[in-house]
Amino acid sequence: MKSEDKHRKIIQAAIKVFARKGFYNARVSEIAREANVADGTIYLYFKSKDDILISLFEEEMRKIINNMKEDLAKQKDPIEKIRKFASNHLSLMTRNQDLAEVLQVELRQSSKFMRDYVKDQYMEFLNIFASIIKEGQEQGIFREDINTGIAKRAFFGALDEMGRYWVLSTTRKHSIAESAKQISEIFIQGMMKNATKGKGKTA
Amino acid sequence: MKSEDKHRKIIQAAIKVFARKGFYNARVSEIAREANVADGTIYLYFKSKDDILISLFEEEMRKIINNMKEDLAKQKDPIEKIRKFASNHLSLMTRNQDLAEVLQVELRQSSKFMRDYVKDQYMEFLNIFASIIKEGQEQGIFREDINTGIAKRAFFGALDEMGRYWVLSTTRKHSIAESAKQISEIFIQGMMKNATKGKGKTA
Amino acid sequence: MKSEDKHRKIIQAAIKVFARKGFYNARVSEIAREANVADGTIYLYFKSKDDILISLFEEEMRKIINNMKEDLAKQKDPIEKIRKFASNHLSLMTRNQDLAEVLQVELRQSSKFMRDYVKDQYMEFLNIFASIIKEGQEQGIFREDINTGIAKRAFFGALDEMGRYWVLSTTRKHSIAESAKQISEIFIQGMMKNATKGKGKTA
Amino acid sequence: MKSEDKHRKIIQAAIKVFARKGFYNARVSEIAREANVADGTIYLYFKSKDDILISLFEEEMRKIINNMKEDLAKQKDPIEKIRKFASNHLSLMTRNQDLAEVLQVELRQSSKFMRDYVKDQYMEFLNIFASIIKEGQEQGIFREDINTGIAKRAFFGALDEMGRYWVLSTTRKHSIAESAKQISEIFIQGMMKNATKGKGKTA
DNA sequence: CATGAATGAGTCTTCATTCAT
DNA sequence: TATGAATGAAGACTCATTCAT
Repeated sequence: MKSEDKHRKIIQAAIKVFARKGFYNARVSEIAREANVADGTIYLYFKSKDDILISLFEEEMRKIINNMKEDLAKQKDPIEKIRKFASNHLSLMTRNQDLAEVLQVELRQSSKFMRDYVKDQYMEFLNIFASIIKEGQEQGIFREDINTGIAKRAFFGALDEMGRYWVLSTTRKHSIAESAKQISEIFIQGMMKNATKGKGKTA
Repeated sequence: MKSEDKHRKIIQAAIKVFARKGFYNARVSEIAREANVADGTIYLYFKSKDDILISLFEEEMRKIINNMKEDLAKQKDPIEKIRKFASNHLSLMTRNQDLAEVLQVELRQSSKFMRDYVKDQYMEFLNIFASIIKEGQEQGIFREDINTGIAKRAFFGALDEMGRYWVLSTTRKHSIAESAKQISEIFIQGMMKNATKGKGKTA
Repeated sequence: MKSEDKHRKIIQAAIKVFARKGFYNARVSEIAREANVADGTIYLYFKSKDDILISLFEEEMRKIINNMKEDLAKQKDPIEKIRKFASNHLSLMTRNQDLAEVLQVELRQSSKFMRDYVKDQYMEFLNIFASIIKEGQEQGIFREDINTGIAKRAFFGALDEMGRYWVLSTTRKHSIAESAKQISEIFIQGMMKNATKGKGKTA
Repeated sequence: MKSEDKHRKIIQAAIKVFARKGFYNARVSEIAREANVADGTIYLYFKSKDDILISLFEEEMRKIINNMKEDLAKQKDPIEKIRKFASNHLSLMTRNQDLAEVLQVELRQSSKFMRDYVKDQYMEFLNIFASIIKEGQEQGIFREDINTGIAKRAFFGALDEMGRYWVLSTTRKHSIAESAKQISEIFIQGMMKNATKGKGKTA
């Protein structure tokens, strides 16, 4: 329990520092200071600086995935699910900007090195969206020729780029809600079989 | 001229090494070796390691932008332009994977630090797509409520994520051409006013 | 008594660990684990890691010296005493290899630092041999020109080097008994006045 | 040539510092300062701190062995060779005390770790003495039952212990020359077939 | 212009020691 | 007494950058 706390405290500190400086420019001693522990204490909980980043990814991605799955379970309509997916994912940026920045920036950065560690969860996350499309296809809502392997990446990339803009932007012209709506409506209409605009509440 | 050559040789070497190791794990001495120059020579052409990356971005992005603009100038139809945009951008990955990897991975990585240097060209690139949408809106093809600021990022993000997958993937299930087609059709149909599927040659 | 036990337990553990890793590469925590006590407990019995080594030397050397003196007290003949000295000292290696290794290797290593702490007992040990020579000189057996200060070190060094070989060697071509015999016979004959080979049982 | 110089300069500095502090307490930065080079320069010439010690051993032992072989080549008589061996080896201590201390103290210290690196030359050195004995046995001077494997170690150990005393002692009661003489005469007489004292010049 | 040997600031990590429980 | 989590000082090593040639 106490030990769990310190583990979390260090992860939280790391998120802050990585977001502020980036992984390579972050100093272990700075994470320690931010976590209010001694430098050496870090190494009681993590094998190395790399290990902090990896653990951070695994743990936070797990939460994000679980949170998304829970959130979507409440919706039945694939179209509503897509809307929910977009707003959920983008609102994460609002709620936890530091984490968003780390996931956005650092996840990409060490791709080759890190992808081994987060690939599974990254895929699991993408496949949530793939399932929605498949569902929509089975229900005759979405076109059969939509390739889920491509569409899931396109949708995630669209949201991600928008999130990146939002996190890094200082002006923030577009609200998160509006962004989520625009992107989901483009994809919904873009994938639909008949050319009716996305049904249900459009806002 | 001779001087120009060496500048290029170093940039080319840096693209290779950054792609292979990532910016932070790349050694200046390794770039020098790859470029067949002495370590010190690098500093006759660039102020610092950072400066190599910045110059690399500016020069290569300039080429990409010009190439894209030229390519699109041949098309009149906004819908065809979108298709062209997607295939042009994605085929870049095929033609120059190392550069793609650097732009994909490293551009993101140092976002805050780098954004100052590449923001303008990044925006210029995005705005090419924004102009296409606007054109389409003016021609009554695309919905008026499409926010070009959001849509341009969504489209770019979708292509980029797909490109990242393609660059980093070892299996590459989805062909570049198919990916470009799927993504552009989703966006075209997703943004269209009336519900006709994208006209013109769909495949 | 209980306290005495723990002191010993730690010394014994230290002997094992120092033998295995060497003083500098031994970890206090490893000694603690080997002794089945907590890290902090070590510091209830010893001032520092150095202090463990010093205490170890003092206590074990005391035992060795007393044991040697006792053993030699049974012999009257200086020549027999030399033989006994050699076999006693070398057989120590067989009986307690870990201790032998620590004394052999670590004693030397920290010479300057340690000499202050073990010098007295080291000298006492050497002087046991010096006394034997003196005895032999007084009995007219050994040459008068033998310098006991030199001879005692030469004899000790000869045994020690042989012991080191035996402890570190994996093949061990020469038996401890044969080594003791060869060395003592060389010294006996080498120091004798008249040229009779060492009298008494030569084997 | 220039590079050779710096290599030597660092080795010489290391000998001084290792002698003064011992290997583990020596700081790489101190070696650098002693050698008048920057810390990083050390690593242009040696892979690691360990590598400095290993290189030092290999190079200096090579010199010692060659010097000894040369020196002995001038002598024909095995008995004179033993006298020469002793005086040569011990006078090394006088001439290069720092080196002697490093070889004496540090060679022993990291025995298991280091023996792999110096074993061959250590054996080569020991075998010089073994050859002398064998020669003497062939000439009928030394007893046949002298085991050269044991005697070479005994002789080396005797000299070494005496050398250690001389290097570490502050009072130095026994002169190097006298020590060499005493030890060689004990071994010569101790190994001789007939019991005549060492013939030839006893001094 | 070109070289590449030299520099030395900078950081992760280890581990003897402490101390609250 | 005993514990073992926490401490933080210390050091080997790296590598971007410089500069004498």
